[in-house]
Amino acid sequence: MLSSRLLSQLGVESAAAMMEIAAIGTLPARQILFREGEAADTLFCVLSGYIRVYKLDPDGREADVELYGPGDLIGVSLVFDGGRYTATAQAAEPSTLARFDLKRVREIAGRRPDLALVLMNALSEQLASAYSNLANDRLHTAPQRVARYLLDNCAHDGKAASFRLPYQKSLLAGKLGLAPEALSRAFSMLRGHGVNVRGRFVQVEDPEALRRI
Amino acid sequence: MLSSRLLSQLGVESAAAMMEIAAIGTLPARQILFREGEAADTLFCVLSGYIRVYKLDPDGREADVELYGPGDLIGVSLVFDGGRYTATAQAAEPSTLARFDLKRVREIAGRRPDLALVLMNALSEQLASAYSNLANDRLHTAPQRVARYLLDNCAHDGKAASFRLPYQKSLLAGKLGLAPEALSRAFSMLRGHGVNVRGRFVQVEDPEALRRI
DNA sequence: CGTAAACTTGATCCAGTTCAAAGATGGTGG
DNA sequence: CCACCATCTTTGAACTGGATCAAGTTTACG
Repeated sequence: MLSSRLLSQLGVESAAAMMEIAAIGTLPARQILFREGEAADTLFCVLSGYIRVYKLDPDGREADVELYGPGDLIGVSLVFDGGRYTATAQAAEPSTLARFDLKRVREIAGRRPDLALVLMNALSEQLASAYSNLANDRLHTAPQRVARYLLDNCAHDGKAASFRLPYQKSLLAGKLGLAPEALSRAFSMLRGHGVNVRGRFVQVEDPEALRRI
Repeated sequence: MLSSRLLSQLGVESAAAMMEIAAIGTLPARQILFREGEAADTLFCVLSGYIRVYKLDPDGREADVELYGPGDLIGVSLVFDGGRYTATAQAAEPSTLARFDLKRVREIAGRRPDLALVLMNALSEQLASAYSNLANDRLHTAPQRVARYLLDNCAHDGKAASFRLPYQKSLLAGKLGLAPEALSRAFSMLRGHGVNVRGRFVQVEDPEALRRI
């Protein structure tokens, strides 16, 4: 089963209990999962694709707050803190995900500490990620943020590396808190530091040099 | 006892267990509690004063990530996600706080769901707060962020209100992701919209007008 | 009261947004 | 398999919000 990150950390019984209440479904690109302010009744687990979670300002501009990919849980903070969704979620591309009724999850987690633990871990990671995004925004320039993203995503010994971006550049821009144009310019400035980009394919010639930017 | 927010939500037994392992202490202003990267062994609860949690960039600039006040728990995400502190914490003014050994907290939380629940709630709130800060930074100008802060802190019917800032302006600036100069300029621009500031004392003449900024 | 720290104000500078338009990509049906 | 079209991306130019640096000014507190 695909929601491995969730289920693999659970004992068989808890995993079974969760499987029992899971509803698997697919979403076309741009489909909205929920909107900020709506009553929260579902916990999601991304199986494939990417879900963008963002906030709106009064005149409709959007700011991405987190980008969830395969294995990620969306809405964990609502399991116990109930109430309403605090942001809007939208499929960034065709995606599949598992839905769990929040009330039932609450009930199972109350009985089974291993589930509560998995949820706490997910929440902790999300908090750490939010904090680094915040600090990143405030401390680093666009090329620095992009460099850091590239380093995190070839996470290596220091040898040259290459990989495919897992999603569109405009999505990456949003995740990094940039307008697409700014991301584009950042890439072209990094070209002078051993970064080659063709479509979604990225080559990093010298990770050490990137780290020094 | 002062750590009310923590203890009041616990059953007597859990509260007693936590009291038993608590160590109360005071900190002078500017004292460091822990640094990013250090092994995490303590959970903190602020009893009085304010603790600034921030990240550093390579050349020493700081970005505040959260400001914790009376009743707040610091380090909850480490209870289960163990490991190391992911940011640095410093007393922003003379403060008192309770320290709890993380291993022991882990052990108690494993036994007592009510403690686990309190921790999850704290974590959820912190995540929601981090997300709004992130979106706020990305969507709003300095005067807008300040206006929002003022509204949140007189949270009222729409009548004129006044209150005392709970800490120095430079701290507030950091919390809002601004340089102190930018906060100062924001205040003086808000003067034209019914906001009067003298020292730490703030008057908001027309909350409705602020909301429209 | 006097001194150190906090705050304000002014001037300059720069990163990143916005708007506009050209250029690349990739998925689709013929 | 190729051509086509919508969508995404890049590039350019102008603008702007906020950072930074440098003085002054006020505040708090011993």
